[in-house]
This record gives sequence, C-alpha cells and structure tokens, in this order.
Amino acid sequence: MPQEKYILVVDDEPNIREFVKHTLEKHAFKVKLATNGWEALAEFEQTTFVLVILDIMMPQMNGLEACRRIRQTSIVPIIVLTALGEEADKIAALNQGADDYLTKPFAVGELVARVQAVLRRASWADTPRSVGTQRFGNIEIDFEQRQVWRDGERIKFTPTEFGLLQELALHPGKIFTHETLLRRVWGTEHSRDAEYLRVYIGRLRRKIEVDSSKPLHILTEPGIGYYLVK
Amino acid sequence: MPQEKYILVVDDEPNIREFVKHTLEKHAFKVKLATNGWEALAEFEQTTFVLVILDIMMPQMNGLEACRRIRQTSIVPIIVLTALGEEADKIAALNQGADDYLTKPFAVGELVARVQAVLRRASWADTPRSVGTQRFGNIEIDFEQRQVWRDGERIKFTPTEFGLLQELALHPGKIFTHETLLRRVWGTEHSRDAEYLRVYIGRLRRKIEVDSSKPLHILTEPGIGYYLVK
DNA sequence: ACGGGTTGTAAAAAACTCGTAAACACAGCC
DNA sequence: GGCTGTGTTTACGAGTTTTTTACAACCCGT
Repeated sequence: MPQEKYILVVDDEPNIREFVKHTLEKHAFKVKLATNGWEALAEFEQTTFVLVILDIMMPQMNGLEACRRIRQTSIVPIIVLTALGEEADKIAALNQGADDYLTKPFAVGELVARVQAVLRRASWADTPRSVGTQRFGNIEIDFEQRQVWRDGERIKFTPTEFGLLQELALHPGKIFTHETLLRRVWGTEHSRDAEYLRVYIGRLRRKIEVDSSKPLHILTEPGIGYYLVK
Repeated sequence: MPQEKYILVVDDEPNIREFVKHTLEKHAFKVKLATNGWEALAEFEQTTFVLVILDIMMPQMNGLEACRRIRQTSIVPIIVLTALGEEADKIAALNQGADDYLTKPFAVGELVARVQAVLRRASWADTPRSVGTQRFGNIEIDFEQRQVWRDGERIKFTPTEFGLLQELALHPGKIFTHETLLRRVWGTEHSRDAEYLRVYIGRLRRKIEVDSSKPLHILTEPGIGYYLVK
C-alpha cells in the first residue's frame, strides 16, 4: 500500500529547507519542516516519520543534541547535514547514532540517492529472513548461532572477527566510526587503537569478499570508519 | 549416504533454466526442468524433490498458482524467482507458502547461497526434539532411563557426564556456549570454571567417539563452545 | 611532483585456548 | 583401614588467536 511517507527536515537556513522540501516532494514524499532542535523534537512527537534530515549547525538546540535525543526514543534513520570540512561534526553525529551524512553544498541527485539508500536499508519488509539472520547477497549471517555462510558454505570466524562483523551487520549501510567499532568490539580502553581495526577489517574482507582488494560488502569511509552493504 | 537430491526448476525462459540447471549440477544436485506450471505439477508427481525453484511470471499456469497447488500436497521448500521491482509478486508468493525468493538477475553465488540456506533450514526443522530417546549414528540415548548404548553395548556414565551429554543432545546441531553448559550442568556459581568443561568433554569423547582425537559427534566451536551432531 | 597523513597487508611476538594426563579429595562401602 | 567411583584441581604442550610492529600503497592538498 502506498502509504504516506513523512520526512522531517530540520535546518535554520530557509533556502536549504525549501530546496530539500521541494526535491523530496517531487519524489512523492511528504515533508514537515523545523528550524531548530526544539521544533524538531516537537514535530517528532506529532507525526511518524520514515526519515529525519538534520542540519548540525543550528541556533537554539544544535543538531548533535537533537540527534542524541531522537535516538533515545527511536530508531528512525537520520541523515545529518554538515558544512564542508567539518569532519569533527560528522564523526560526532555518527557517534550519536546518525546513519549517514551529506556535505553541503549537495546536488539534487545526491540528496535523492542518499535518502533512497537509507530507506532501502531500513526497509524491514523486503528481506524474508528467519529470526536472527541477515543476508548480504551471497553472505548469510546467523546471529544466534554465530555462523556465517558464503555461497552456502560455512566460513569460520574467531570471536573477535565475528564480533566486528556483527556490529557492522546489525545496521547495514550505517556508517560506523573507528571509535564506535573499537569501543563496541574491544572495549572503551582500546577506542584509540585504530590499528586493530585495520588488521581485522582486512581479515573479514579476506573471508567474505570475492576479491578482498575490491570489497563489495565491507566498505571504507575514508577518515571516518567502515560500513557494510548488500 | 550421498543420496541423489533432485531439484525441480520451473521457468519459461530457456537461458535462465539452463543457467540454474548448470549451476546446481556443479553443486552435486540432480535437476529436472519444466517450462510452465502444468509441466511442473506433472514432474512433481513423478519424482521426489528436495527443493522447487519456480519462476513467478510464466504463460499457461503462473508460478503463484503452481506454488499454491504444490503446497496443497507437500511441504517441499520453494524458492520463487521474481523480476526486479515486482514487490507484490514476492509478497504474494511468500503468502502462498514460498520459503524464499530471488530477484532476477541474480549471481551464481546468490543462487547457491539461497538454495543451501533453504535446505539447511528444512533439515533443521525436521530434527525430532523428542524427549524419549535420541539416536546419533551408532549412539543411542535414552533420556528416561538415563542410559546410553553404543553399537548395542551399554556404556555407563556418571551423573555429571550424563547431564552434560543430555544438554548437548536435546538440541542436536545447536551450538552451546561454555557458559551456558557450565550454568546448566554445574550451576550458575561455576559458570566461569571452563576447565570442568574441558575435562568432561574429554571424558565424553573417550566413551562415545571411535577416535577421541578426531571426534565425529561432540564437536568444538573454537572460542565459543560445543555442539553435538549425528 | 612532494610530503604528511591514512589505509591495507604481512609477519613476528605475546597471550590465550583446548585437549589431555595425572594428582588430589572425598565420599560410601567392604 | 583400604578400595572404588566420582568430582575437582593443576600443569603442560600444541595449536590458534590477538596484539604489536613495520612498511608499502594510496589519497589529498599545496
């Protein structure tokens, strides 16, 4: 059923707000607007959104704080908008639970592509999977049994390898920062030991990618972290 | 026993039919072909199949109807093939009792992965969880009498040994973590004493396995725990 | 094209896991 | 007491996994 899909757009700059609204409406989405964090949270109470697009730099309550608060009560996908060169903002937002980011200025095509990508990943309906399993093309992961299958063949993983794969696979498409992955897999005390990650990402790729020098599933987001796609 | 596993492939497009047939035969399956729903049902009468792969869009009798009719008489796993974007078809097919779907075009790896996954799940489902007695190749366990027989000879087990064996045997194939086994057999207060487990798994193997250094029934999942297979 | 930082890979070193043997403890029983 | 059956504890070698180190490959801005 083509139900109405609401997207919440939060930005203090009127022209960006209108640009995004206009673009999304052309693609059959319904759009609600807010100009700061407080308004965003208020809107969020009112309506059920399929996606939130959130500017980081805003007066009143900034995007980072809004992102954190939304995440406390919802798993709705969040795309943050950052200014060019504000790496730290991106990373902070991703650490607060944002799913993806867009760097201003962005083109119509880029906006639409990201929105659709995020929604596709989040769409729960389109994967018929038995409970506790996920599929990425020819890879199948059984979280309960801690087993992974590639082209129907079982591949064995060490505890650390599986832990890392699991973090990535539980939110396909979501970009994880180095720090987040290190904290979740190795614990807070190793959140700065990025070399662990390099070594283990390499091992995962050698096990699940067809050609580990041209990965299709485990992708690098330079300067930020890693993410998994189908 | 490497019994012959027949798969029925139903599609009106010759090249897809041959592609699937060829791929599956390379993976040691026997393949029978049909080009429409009527032929499929006719073949289905003749041979016992372990799996049916069924195109949705076909002339004569479409896949959906064929799926429904097969389901009336059999629980054989069914994978349906759908064209890209035909969401409605997928959902309808899953509602008619299909087990999984593949969207055309698909890669070799993905086809094989789905076939194996569906077969794996099917074989898992028919494992009898009976509480009475259970058989693992040459080993027979009577849970009521707390007795075990190997090649018809009674083997004696101490209470702890039998308790551990029983935990594993009640869910064959399921991987139990060290902690779970320790908690269930020795109690929560010993859930960290992994050395008990090492010693007792060794004792079980010496009693049950033909060659305890190459166990066939009681298997180790490194870093995680143990499980029992037939 | 250069230099500085990041990312990927290989390999050595350190730490840990698993299976096994053997010793010990402790009861019940003769 | 000595014997037997069971559970607990310790120790060690082989093998695996994790950590550490080093360096090559790559990207990006100047």
